[in-house]
Amino acid sequence: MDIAKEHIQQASEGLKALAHETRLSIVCHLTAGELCVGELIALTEASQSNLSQHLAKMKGLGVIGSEKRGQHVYYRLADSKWGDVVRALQAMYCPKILSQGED
Amino acid sequence: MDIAKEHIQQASEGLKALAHETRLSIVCHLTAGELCVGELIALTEASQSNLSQHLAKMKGLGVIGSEKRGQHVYYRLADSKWGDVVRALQAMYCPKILSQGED
DNA sequence: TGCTTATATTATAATATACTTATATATTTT
DNA sequence: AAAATATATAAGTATATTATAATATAAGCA
Repeated sequence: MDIAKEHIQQASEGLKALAHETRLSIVCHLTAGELCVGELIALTEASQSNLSQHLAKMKGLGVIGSEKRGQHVYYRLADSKWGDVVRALQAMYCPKILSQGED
Repeated sequence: MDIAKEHIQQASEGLKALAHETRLSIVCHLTAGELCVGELIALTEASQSNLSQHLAKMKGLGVIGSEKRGQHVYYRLADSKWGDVVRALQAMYCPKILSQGED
């Protein structure tokens, strides 16, 4: 697998965005579509401040983007390709019950 | 994307293994097949000690495995599915020159 | 056996990350 | 305008990660 040094650097930065339980959880939820901060707080059970910091970090690393609408700020994946990364992880870490017709 | 809390935890641990320039580089190289430590040192330009520690960390996180043959220790991906993760990253971070017949 | 090569381990210092608490800002409602 | 809600930012502390240097182990060879 041949990835240039520069790309390795960028990709490893991006991975740091996902390499945290709370942040990976956020990204997983966002693969289904955008969510506002309040919803993410409820889903992840993190404190408001802590969650906000995680969101800021991921936004800074270019993994997610946000849009303010009225009182709420909605976050979404910056690139749907992150969904592919999540799916590849699922394939490894989420064992499927292999019975008839599953999947 | 629905991943159970337990799986999120495992996957985020696994991601930590890749979320470092040197380690991601190692994993990328290993997608092509096994390599011994000396080869990886040359490829990554890390110090012997530093590389050994990164390898130990990834082995501990279950991302790679090793086998000693004679004087050398050969490392390989513990699961080829990591190749899929790397490919998903490539799709995001490695821009392809979009000319005729590429890829 | 002693020397060399390959790799691992340990200790430590430097740096980065995460969480908490407190405070600030913006929007909506009354 | 004041109060309430949603979100962000800052500061401080605790913890984790990384790199370096030094040392250890193990295999092969003279």
